[in-house]
Amino acid sequence: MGNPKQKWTAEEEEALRAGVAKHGTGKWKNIQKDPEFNHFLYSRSNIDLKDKWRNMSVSATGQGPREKSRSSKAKANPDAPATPLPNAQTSVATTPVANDASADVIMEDSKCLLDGKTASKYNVMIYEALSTLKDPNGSDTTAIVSFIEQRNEVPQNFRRLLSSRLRRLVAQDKLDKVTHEIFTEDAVDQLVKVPC
Amino acid sequence: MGNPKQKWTAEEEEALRAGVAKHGTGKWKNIQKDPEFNHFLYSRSNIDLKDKWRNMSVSATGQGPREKSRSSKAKANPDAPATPLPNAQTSVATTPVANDASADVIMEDSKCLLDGKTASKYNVMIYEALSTLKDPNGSDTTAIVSFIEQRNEVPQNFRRLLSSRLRRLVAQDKLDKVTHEIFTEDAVDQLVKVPC
DNA sequence: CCCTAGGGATAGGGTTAC
DNA sequence: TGTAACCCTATCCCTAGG
Repeated sequence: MGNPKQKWTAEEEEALRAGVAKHGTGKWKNIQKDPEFNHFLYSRSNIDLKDKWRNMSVSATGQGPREKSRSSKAKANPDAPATPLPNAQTSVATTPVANDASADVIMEDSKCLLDGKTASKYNVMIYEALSTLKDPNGSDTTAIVSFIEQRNEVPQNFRRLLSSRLRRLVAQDKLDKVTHEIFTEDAVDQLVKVPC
Repeated sequence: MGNPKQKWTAEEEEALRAGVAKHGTGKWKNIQKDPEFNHFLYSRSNIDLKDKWRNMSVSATGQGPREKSRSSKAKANPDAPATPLPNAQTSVATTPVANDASADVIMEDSKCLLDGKTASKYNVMIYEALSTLKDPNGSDTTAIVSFIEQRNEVPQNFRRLLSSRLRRLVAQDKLDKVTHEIFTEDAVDQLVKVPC
């Protein structure tokens, strides 16, 4: 316990959900080793996965709205993990209140249109799209949008958001931009590290 | 609430200090159960002990001007407990262990438990351990701790610190994590470069 | 030896009482 | 307002059993 206590990131949680959806609960080591998820979970042990899943299940099934009278500190968004059991995996609209702008968009600075959690989810979707499409010449924005829209609930202006996100990832060398509007995986394993 | 709020007595505080000196910080349950101190602490839970120690530490460090004693002198505190902060005048039955350099393992921020210099020292120790042990299947945390403790003065609870450090190095691809708690050298030459 | 399930302990953020 | 005391729970640890 001399550990700084490594908090789980949204990407890790998402990977865990996807891993459970694929392998089932109790297959912690398999999930951890699966190359599809190891990119996100390499710093977690199988036991960590088990513990986290237990925790997620508890908070998901447990109490409803946790009203706190203290309101000076507007927390980000206390939405539940939304997937106690093999439910949806990478879904944007996990909570019915997700489109409430005040909850989703935290601070509106010039660099960040999305909050970290949402941005991470989009990163995961992009990663899944590129690694599934495996287009040898790279995938263009339209193809990526189509792929993601077929598998996830996304907001109306998703193409704009995605486009922005892609640009940012390219700028951070997390993606390769083959040419205008064409992208390929590069250091996709680092995708999830992008904060915003 | 439903609680009268039990103020801590001087005896209890003293017992807590002695308990920490004997068992080390983080061993709250052990301290609480220890017959040597349970006489004073029977009405406190391990969590109470932890919370009280935190309060004592806060008020102890909060005094005086901001001091950052970055004097890491890898030598000092012989064997057992290296009591961090809470200073008192009367020590029950403890060796006059200095409350010095080992204190720089105090939390800096949420991400880093050690300052860069100390972290680097630990990296070197880890490197020495792995390259000496040369375990073909990797060395586990316990083996690494044992090796290092035989050759270096380390703070109490070193296992926790080491565990954290190993995890960080793995996350940074500076070490290979063969499996849970088993590590091998990888890019060990870069080990010492890891800042924190 | 590795794995998983479960109990239990700790760390740290929050909250309440004073 | 500040802070000691207490609560909540995510994370981590330990052990038994397969």
